[in-house]
Amino acid sequence: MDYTQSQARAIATIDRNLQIIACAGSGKTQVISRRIVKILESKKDSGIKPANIVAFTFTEKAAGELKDRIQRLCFEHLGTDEGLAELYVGTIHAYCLNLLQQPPVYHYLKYSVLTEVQQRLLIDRNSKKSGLTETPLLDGRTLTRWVDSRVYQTLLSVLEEGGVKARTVPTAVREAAEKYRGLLDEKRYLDYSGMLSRAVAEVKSNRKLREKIKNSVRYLVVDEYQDVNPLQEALIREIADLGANLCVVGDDDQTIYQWRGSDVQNIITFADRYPRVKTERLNENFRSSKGIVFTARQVVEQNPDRLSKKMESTDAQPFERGDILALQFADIHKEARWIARKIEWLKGAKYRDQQDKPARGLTYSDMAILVRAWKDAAPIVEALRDAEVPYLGGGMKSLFDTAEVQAIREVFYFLASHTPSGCSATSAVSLRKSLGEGFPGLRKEDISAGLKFLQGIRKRIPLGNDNQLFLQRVYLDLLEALSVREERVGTKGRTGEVIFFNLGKFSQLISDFERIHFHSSPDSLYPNFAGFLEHQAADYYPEETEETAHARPDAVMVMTVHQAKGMQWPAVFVPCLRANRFPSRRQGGRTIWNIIPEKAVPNADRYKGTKEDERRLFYVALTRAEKYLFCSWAPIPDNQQQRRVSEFFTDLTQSEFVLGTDPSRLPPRLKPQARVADSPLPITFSELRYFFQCPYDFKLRFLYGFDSPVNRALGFGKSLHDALCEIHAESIRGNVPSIADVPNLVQNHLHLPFANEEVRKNSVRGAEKALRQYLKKHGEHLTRLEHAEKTIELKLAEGIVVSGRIDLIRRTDTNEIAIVDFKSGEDTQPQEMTRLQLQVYAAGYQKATGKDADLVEIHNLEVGHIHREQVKESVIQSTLSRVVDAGKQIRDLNLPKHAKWCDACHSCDMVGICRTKPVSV
DNA sequence: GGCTCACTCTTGGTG
DNA sequence: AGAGTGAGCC
Repeated sequence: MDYTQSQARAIATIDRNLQIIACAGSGKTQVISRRIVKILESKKDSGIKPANIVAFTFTEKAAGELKDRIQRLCFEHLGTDEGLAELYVGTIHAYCLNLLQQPPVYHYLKYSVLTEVQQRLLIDRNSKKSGLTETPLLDGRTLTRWVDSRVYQTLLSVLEEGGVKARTVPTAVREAAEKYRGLLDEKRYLDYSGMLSRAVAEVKSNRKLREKIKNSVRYLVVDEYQDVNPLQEALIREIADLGANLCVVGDDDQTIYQWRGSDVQNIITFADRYPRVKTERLNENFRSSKGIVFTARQVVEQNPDRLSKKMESTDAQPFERGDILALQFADIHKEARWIARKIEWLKGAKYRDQQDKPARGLTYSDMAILVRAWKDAAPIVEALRDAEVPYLGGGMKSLFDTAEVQAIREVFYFLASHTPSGCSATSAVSLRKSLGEGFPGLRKEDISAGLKFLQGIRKRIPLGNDNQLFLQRVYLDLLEALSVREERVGTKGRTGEVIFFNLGKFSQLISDFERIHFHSSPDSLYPNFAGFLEHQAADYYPEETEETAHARPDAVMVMTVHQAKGMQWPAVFVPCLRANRFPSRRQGGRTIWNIIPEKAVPNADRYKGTKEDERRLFYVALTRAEKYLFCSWAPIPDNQQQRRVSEFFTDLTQSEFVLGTDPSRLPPRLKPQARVADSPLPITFSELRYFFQCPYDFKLRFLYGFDSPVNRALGFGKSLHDALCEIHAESIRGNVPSIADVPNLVQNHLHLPFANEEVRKNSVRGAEKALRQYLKKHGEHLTRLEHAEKTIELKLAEGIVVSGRIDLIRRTDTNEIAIVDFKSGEDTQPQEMTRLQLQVYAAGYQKATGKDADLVEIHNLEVGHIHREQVKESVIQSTLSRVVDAGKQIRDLNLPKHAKWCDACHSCDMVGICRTKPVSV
């Protein structure tokens, strides 16, 4: 591969701090990947290993791509990728969580991550303890439960991540936020801000952790640096101050997440804030035609306060007149229909991905429609559907608009005897009707069986606690009673697959609610849940953006400009360029500025969204296009705000490359053929485990989102595991724990969020016994440990990447290497599965260290039993080919049910929505 | 040119 | 909720 001079200089700069200003399409991923491999190459003799390099990306997806690129280059230049699993490539959040949940920090092992939905549920459930209703507005009123919880969430994250000076915030607001943080600690939760802020606090104050980072992190690379917020910058600063060489990569013109706290000042002032900074500008665009480059540049150059630079074209695509259009239509439907027609026109158009490569015909997946707001997608999606153009995304259907979810919602109204305002009470009769509409295909008898089941449950609710009354239990049992099966329900327009997808989403919703409200008794839990369903849920779970996580069908992408960050297509549509839409108008309502003064937040403007911010966003949209760029607009006459043209549209017409009417000359045709994009498929071992037990169970859980009912003892196995992690890690550091330490270990690690007093007591006893027994039997082994919690990553054929973590690697008395996995009574996993897992780990160990393992061991902690066997190369090979086959099946969504009732069905939580129990069992 | 009043209402990653 | 916008009026 040839590099430009500035690319080559950036790659070669490894002994100074480096700032790379990378224009759109300038090949920055290639450059930072190559630079990382260069570091490994040239610093090998001074002992630099992959584990000494850390790279932060903005998303997990970007991390996957970067990792893949680094690995390819590693093979190319070093001939091996040994140890590469220890080169951290990932988000700042995941890195922080790792810091908090790995030795020498043990405190956060028992914490779990709170999503935004769960955070909001927690705040509302504990409206006083979370500080919500004690937060004063600047005008003297206070925030209200339910109504203001979202603003409160925003406030909390701005206070934590926005670089806010504490003394400029009203005292009562500060105290409220502290109460919230106290609540999180009490419940052992980390929210997304907490992950970062706790990690920064630990790095600042924990001597052992500082030592660890100082010794391990020698090079830090930060991608998308323009979107880093003040708290993230604080972490970067700490790591750099501990001696890491720093390389930041970004483009100030592509800052689009300022409303979430990104501070573009970080990149603008980087060279002034860090010592010995070399700045390299990557100006050449290797993605787009000169028409696109020139047009986009002309747009963004209207912004003041940019870093000086000039994006230049390399004529990556030929420009032909008519490639770039700016069109006006009479109404939105004409606009949408034109787009659908143009897509068919583009299909099969002759195209070269690179000018020295053979041509192919464009297909649907080469095109994207980028909108400013989801609302705009609806009429376009409608036109695509009418024209039978396959599309992905833009799924505008709200979960609660579907008949199946409405029926389930009524079920819970019925159970709680809840009458939603403006409706009549839910009766058995009306329920029968809704269930019939929600689940077409069910017989009358099925629905009667379901109703009978529900009436039984309704009678038990006032009687109090009962494991059969857990919401998720009742939900799954109801579906079983109704004999709901994917292949039994649905009509032509609404397939069983779609219905199950929505039911799976609802299962997740139940999980979210139930985990936060777990300790309510049924007679308050059910009414609360009904109230939540009536008032909040639709708002908390807005619309379904179909995530077909594993599949890659040939379809046009419909998405927002924000989501399109980092992607590119041969053809891009940017419709709906109306005034007040793009640039978008600021929203009113109660905001954080009613709670804290603007001067409390540095660069407070960034949260508000300015015209410059919108222009950057527009620039991002334009630069996604390689060759074809079709911008358009149409007035919406009955919307006073949106009947005029966007000024951005007018700006476009200034470019000489833009035509105002569609010449519609037909380009030469070729057979449509998808671009060979071999994106890696990452799978974790725990996902794989579900797949091997039953592919359909995997589908229900990971494709549809069904969740198991909670178990009171949940967390016991994890707690034991955490305690062992400390025992092993400390042993490696030379502090082998003794039996006298057991009560403390249990005290520190045992966390059972759903236990009652009885379960808790038994668990303490069980955990102490297991640990004592372990230390007694294996205490002398603890001086011969190699690694605890070693991450492995196996790149297999077909781009399948399996990752997992080895509990323990130890050296035996006979000086063999043993890979150890610990099980507790909670694990119902068959031994066969564990052996499979260990063979994968043995292969991973070999990959990571270049050394072979001799033995694999399974320790059952509660029983004290050990299963040991020798590692055999032939067995590993056949295991790995089974894993590759599994990966292929997952990629093709080939996830069938077992042919008949079998061992896996016995222990399966989902069997009730899969098949009927045979009478003989 | 300035004032009033009716109308409208975004973006989403992170384990 | 309440801020920003734009039509209509003087």
